[in-house]
Amino acid sequence: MEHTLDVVRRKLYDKDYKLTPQRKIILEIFTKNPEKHLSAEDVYGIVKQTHPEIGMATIYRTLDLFAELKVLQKMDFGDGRARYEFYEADVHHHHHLICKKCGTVAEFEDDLLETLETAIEKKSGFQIVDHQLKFYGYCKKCR
Amino acid sequence: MEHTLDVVRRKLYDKDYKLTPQRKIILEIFTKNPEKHLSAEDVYGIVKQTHPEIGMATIYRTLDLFAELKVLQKMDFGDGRARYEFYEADVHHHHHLICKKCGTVAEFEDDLLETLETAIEKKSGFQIVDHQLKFYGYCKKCR
DNA sequence: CTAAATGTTGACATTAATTCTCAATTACCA
DNA sequence: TGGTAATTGAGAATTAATGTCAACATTTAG
Repeated sequence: MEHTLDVVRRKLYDKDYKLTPQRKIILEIFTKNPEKHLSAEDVYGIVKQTHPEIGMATIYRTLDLFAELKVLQKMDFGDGRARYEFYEADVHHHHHLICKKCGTVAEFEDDLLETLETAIEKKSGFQIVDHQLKFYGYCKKCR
Repeated sequence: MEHTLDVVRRKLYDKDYKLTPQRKIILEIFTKNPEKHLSAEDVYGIVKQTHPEIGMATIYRTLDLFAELKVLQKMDFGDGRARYEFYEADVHHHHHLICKKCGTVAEFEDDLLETLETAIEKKSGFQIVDHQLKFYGYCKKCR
């Protein structure tokens, strides 16, 4: 397990952030929903069920923070809201298939881009630290 | 020249849309700024200089319309606003290099993804109609 | 040529996601 | 345990984008 509390706690303390109950709760939501791409609103909805006192702003701040610490990966599927999933080395080897009809997001494993990245760096002098590849189309059910 | 007025006029009339002065003006802005990735706000700013009577809503509607007609390609660089460039077959063979420091967007030609697309379609049953590949990092000047 | 039909516009209100503000509270360290 | 800086919740503010609607323009039918 890479994303235990302890790992996150260390990442936080390294930068003088604190591990608050709210942060714990939000982190837990991601461990319990590993396959989903949750938006701030999604997280808020889940949090509210057990902790109605936690505010929207805290959700946003925490997600931002986790993205900064590379605990979560912030993503944009073009539906007008940011979505988050655990940040893993893995993130760099899977791409997203976004259905234009029903909106579901599937994943596809691949590491072809690594070679493309080095080619680009050599050719253009641009130093790549991250990438995002999205395919739009129609899933099995909708085509 | 693929993007002359005549081509756009035809695309418009095919779907019972009209070529209005406002649409002409907005189109012209793109022919005069071919290298840029303009946002609605950008376009509005440029339009205002010569035609202050044109409203924001018209800009948005026109950009949407042009995107629908595949005159322009709507893009999202994650900076919170949509950006537009001419739609060309080319769009599918170039990717964007987005500098995390200065924000400039460079382009990189490539058609590696075509093969990847067919592989994905075969494997997953997902029918791909479009893709977007973005690389984040640091440009020559900022690295 | 004229009138109805239909597309388009500008001004303004509205929405939706996100960020800001600030006083009150809390987690951590000495 | 107490001090201090980080954090929180509530609500206001911001920002991109969309919706509304009456006035306007252009095409089409007669």
